[in-house]
Amino acid sequence: MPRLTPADASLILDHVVGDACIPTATASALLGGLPFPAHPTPRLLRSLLLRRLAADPVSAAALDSLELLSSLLDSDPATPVSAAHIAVAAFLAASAPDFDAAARALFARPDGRARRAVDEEAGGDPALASSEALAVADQFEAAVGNAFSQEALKGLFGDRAKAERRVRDLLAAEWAAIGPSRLELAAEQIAGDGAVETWRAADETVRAKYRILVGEEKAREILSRIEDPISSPQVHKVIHDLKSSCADLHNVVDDPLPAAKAAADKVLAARMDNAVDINAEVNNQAANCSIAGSSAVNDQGETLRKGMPSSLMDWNPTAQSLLWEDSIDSDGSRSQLHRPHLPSPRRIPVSPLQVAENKSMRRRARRWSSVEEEALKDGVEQFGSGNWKDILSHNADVFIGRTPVDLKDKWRNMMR
DNA sequence: ATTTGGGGTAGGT
DNA sequence: ACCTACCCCAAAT
Repeated sequence: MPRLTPADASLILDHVVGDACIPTATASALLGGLPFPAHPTPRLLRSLLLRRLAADPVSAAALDSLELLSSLLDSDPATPVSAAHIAVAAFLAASAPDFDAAARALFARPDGRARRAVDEEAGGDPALASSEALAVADQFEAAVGNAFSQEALKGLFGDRAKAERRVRDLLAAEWAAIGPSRLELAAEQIAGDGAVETWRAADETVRAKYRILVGEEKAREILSRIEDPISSPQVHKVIHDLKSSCADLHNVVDDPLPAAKAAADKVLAARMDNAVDINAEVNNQAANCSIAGSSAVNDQGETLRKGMPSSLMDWNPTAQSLLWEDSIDSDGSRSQLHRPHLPSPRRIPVSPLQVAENKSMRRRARRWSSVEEEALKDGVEQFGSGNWKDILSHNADVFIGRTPVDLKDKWRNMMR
């Protein structure tokens, strides 16, 4: 058995650690057992930060994680990240024994940590910064040395659970948006939508490997979709014959098009003031034809694809499709200058000042993974049904984005 | 403050 | 139509 190469290890870590369903304990064991990649994928880094954050959501270390996270997402507006950052920072300041020192370190201009996070989110343009985040930062800055304001802020932001909720919201959104792993993308290329092109480009030895990966039945199905007209002499001959007979037809039959063009010319000249470029119209027709032709081919591909069993490794397909589109959008170099604030599913308001609006926002429903279900069963055995908060906090890294009430509801579902 | 049970809604199949 | 995840509420603990 050949040894696992570092590249293989990187693929495995990218796939497994980046899967929200894998408990952090398992991910850690894997990280301990495999060489850490010299150039980890962004997905791996992102998932590691999310796991670190889940284990310790409200602390100075969490601020580190949030800052790293927002630097990972530089092409994307990092609003939810900085909102979580503000929420955590506000709690840390409000609960610090020395309010003045903490508030100064976090919110004072220009170098307070949270202050910088707000500024960076706005890309240096204060007009773009979220007004809620700015307001929080300003309030804390102004409260330095002001005992009355401090009491008010302690009341507003001293709730650790609230800050943690913001972080958990962010975690849920980030996990949902994390997108497919390298392995999933490769599987897609070999067995999914890209299969025909991939197999067409592969030689026989490579195809033999693919055949092992996708199985015999699937391989036959893909190969049947590859038609290869160039290499087959018979097909070549048929194409040649078609062309020549087409030319023959043209010689025999009167082409109606010139006459039609002439008639159309007359009508147009009579009716319209501005000249119409008939040639352009003809070209358009030709273009339409070719588009119609190719779309017909696509439709065929589509139906074939729909008939396929949904293939390898597709957890939570709905969340991915929605949010992944968004991240493709931001990866692609479409000028954000032209549409700086495209509403995106990731811009979920997480600011502590938006609780009221947040309430009207329904979380995206995520199916419970079998790992979560197991953890819930174990939790009920260990803590007893009803102690949802304990069960939740005992496996915070499994129940990502779940609330005690979610656990209660799920248990109710499972007991039906 | 947290849990509980009931009942409702949204979204997917 | 049905199921599941999520939401909301009032009452109990």
